[in-house]
Amino acid sequence: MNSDILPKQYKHEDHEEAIYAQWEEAGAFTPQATSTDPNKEPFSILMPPPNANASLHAGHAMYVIQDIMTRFKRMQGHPTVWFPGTDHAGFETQFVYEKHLKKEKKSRFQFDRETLYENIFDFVKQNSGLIENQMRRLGFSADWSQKTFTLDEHVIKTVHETFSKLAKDGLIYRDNYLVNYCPKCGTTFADLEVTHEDQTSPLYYVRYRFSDGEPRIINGEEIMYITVATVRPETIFADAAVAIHPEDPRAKALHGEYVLNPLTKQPIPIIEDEYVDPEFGTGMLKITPAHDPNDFELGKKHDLPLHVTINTLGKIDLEWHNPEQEPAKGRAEQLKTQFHNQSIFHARPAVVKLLEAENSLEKIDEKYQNKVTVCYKGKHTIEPLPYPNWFVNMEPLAKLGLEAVEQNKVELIPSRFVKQYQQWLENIRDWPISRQIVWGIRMPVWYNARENTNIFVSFLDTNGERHNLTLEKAYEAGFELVEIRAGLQSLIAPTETPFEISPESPGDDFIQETDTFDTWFSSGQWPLVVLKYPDGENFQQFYPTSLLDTMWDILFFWVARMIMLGTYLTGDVPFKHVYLHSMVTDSKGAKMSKSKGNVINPLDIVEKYGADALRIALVAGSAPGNPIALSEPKVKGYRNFGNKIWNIGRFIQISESEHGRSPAVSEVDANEFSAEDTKILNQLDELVTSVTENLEKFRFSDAALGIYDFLWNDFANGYLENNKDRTETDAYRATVSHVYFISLQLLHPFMPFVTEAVWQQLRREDRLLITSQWPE
RNA sequence: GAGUCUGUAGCUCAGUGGUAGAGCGCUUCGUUGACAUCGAAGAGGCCACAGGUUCGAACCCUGUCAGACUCACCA
Repeated sequence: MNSDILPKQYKHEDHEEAIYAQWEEAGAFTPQATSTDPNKEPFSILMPPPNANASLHAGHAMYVIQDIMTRFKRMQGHPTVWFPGTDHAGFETQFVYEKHLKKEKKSRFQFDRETLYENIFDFVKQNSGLIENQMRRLGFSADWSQKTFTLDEHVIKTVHETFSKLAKDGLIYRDNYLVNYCPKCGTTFADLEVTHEDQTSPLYYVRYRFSDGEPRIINGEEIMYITVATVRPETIFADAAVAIHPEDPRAKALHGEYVLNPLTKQPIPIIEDEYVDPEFGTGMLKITPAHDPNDFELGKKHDLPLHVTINTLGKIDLEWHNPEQEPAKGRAEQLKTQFHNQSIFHARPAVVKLLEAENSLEKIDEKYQNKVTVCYKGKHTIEPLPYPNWFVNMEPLAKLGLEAVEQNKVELIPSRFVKQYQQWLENIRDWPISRQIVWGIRMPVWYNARENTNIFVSFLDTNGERHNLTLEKAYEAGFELVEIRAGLQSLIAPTETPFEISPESPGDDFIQETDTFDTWFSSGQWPLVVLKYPDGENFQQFYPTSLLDTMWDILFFWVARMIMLGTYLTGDVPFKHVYLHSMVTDSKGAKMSKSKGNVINPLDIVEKYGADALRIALVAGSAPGNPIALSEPKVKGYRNFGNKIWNIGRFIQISESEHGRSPAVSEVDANEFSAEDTKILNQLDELVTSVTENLEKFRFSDAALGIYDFLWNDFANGYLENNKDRTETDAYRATVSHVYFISLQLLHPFMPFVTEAVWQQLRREDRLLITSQWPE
């Protein structure tokens, strides 16, 4: 069919697109492509779903691991599928969308939640499909006819059912627990989503005077006050006590005493607790249960009141709801005028100024080193504050997760991650699964809006005006429930509010929770939603899946949760092996980041050197769990390798054009083979064995380098060069042809395009290389 | 504070107790027919350091130094 001799160079841009189209037309990516033997074990991989509105980055290029395994298993004749999909990426996407809104001088508060949701959906749709096409360019043989998006109807249904089951099993609870709240992002974060950053902050030494104004004698000295060190003087409004270590020599003299809160001038008790480090600061610790996680625990233990004085907007809130806690009349007015509704960033210097003016500030240590908690996304300072949130009790789930790995039902590769995994699960805290954003799966929870009028709502009325108030006040102001629901932005129901779990409204008087599920709650069910648990055919055939490949940074976020939720729901682990692939770095081993300006776009590399070169460059010389440096010289080297493959083909083609088609090895008398023929054929057999074994054991680098070394050194530079005087013998021609075509098959998972291109140019059979039978 | 990983050629890194490896780079030579995106030859290593186990250690154990990471976190 092709009598022309191949050009001297392999030009990837002339082949890749056409070959990919050929594969798709042939249905090569479906599980029916090669499965002639129904007894062969199904093989499946779930693609970690990229963000639906994302563009391909170097990390996605590492999914080549998945494509290699998929192609390998497909050629071995297993019913094979690589399931693709995309994630709505709740907070991430809303964050991007809000930046987009900001450019248009708009804010999310101008929209009711339904409209905002629709707008984000449209925004995401504009970019959807982009990453899929980019993955095609890398040659990924995923079954695109079976895509899942985490907001598909059946996904939402499954997520609802999982939540409902967890609730039935008593694993869901609401709590006013102190959460990591980011006032800038407007939502709660899980512990995993915040980090601690070093910083130098002033440490303020603040005087708390005795409530009766009388001096006390401590260690023979008359004192009028005690001194407490703090980096957050603006939280003094919410102080509920001062604590001292019980063994502290001063403790006895201070037992049962009260001091005045230096801001509110209200008396607060001095309590004793071993939590306090007598060596630190002044040995006295102010207790602010509403705004510090440790103090929250101490507050519970000592039954201290919870004063919330920082609100969800990051502003000082000096409405005292409990009259008993309200400061003296004049003082309350003064503080309100000065601080109410002030941003906490401005409040701090203002509070310091007031303390100074009232002689309550002893000194400032300007060089104090501490750590501040920030959100992972914008690095905004996190405000710990009480906020009604939904939690999953992780204890029973963590147990399932630990068992799965400890009993080797799930193998982590490399195994050193087992320790990290265990450490995390053994110390796990309950999982807050609710987020105060609209872009996500809304919780199927309903409150009776007639009976629970203390629910706080934010909504736009029919004129587009925004209201923040309780339902009770809203009804009083003449708003109908219908109008509130239509314009609803968010609601906060007190933790004790009764609720019903249902996908649909239980009645006219009900209002739905506005919180959405944490993205990881839905993606944590990825194996179930992709395979359509519990009744889907794919679930029956492919669960548990064979391999999960992802980067180690989401081992806790995603992998652990899939193992836990999968096992919890089905009784079986969702996958048998977890391969934690390399992080792709720049050529110097530095993490790629926009701010460093060292980001390499994999598509630029594909453009320049071809997908094959990029693919094998990412795999050869890399080890799981270790970084892999992506350098242009390396890719160029493998581009040259592709050209070498091409030219071996060209060499065979030229030879065949002179001497006719090469015979098969079986067609040649065994006696005609020279020692060198036999040697290279034996080496090939060994290569087949070692590549197969390496792939079975996920040793991708060894497999790739083995083929590379054999083809270039043993075969091309050795055998072919040394036997150029025998080009007319059948034994030689049969050997060359045999070695070459088997090698192409071995190399195909790594470099699918060039191998398929020469395979089709030289073979006189219709079968595509992608669906040819793996050599044994 | 607890834990993990890494340290091998100039660079980037594989390495599975048995003679130290690859790619790139470097030096010298070679273009008439598969390929210059090529070929031939070569230089370059106390495998971080110090002990130990072993017939034998880059590999296993202990410690030290250096770098990276994970988790937790005290005002």
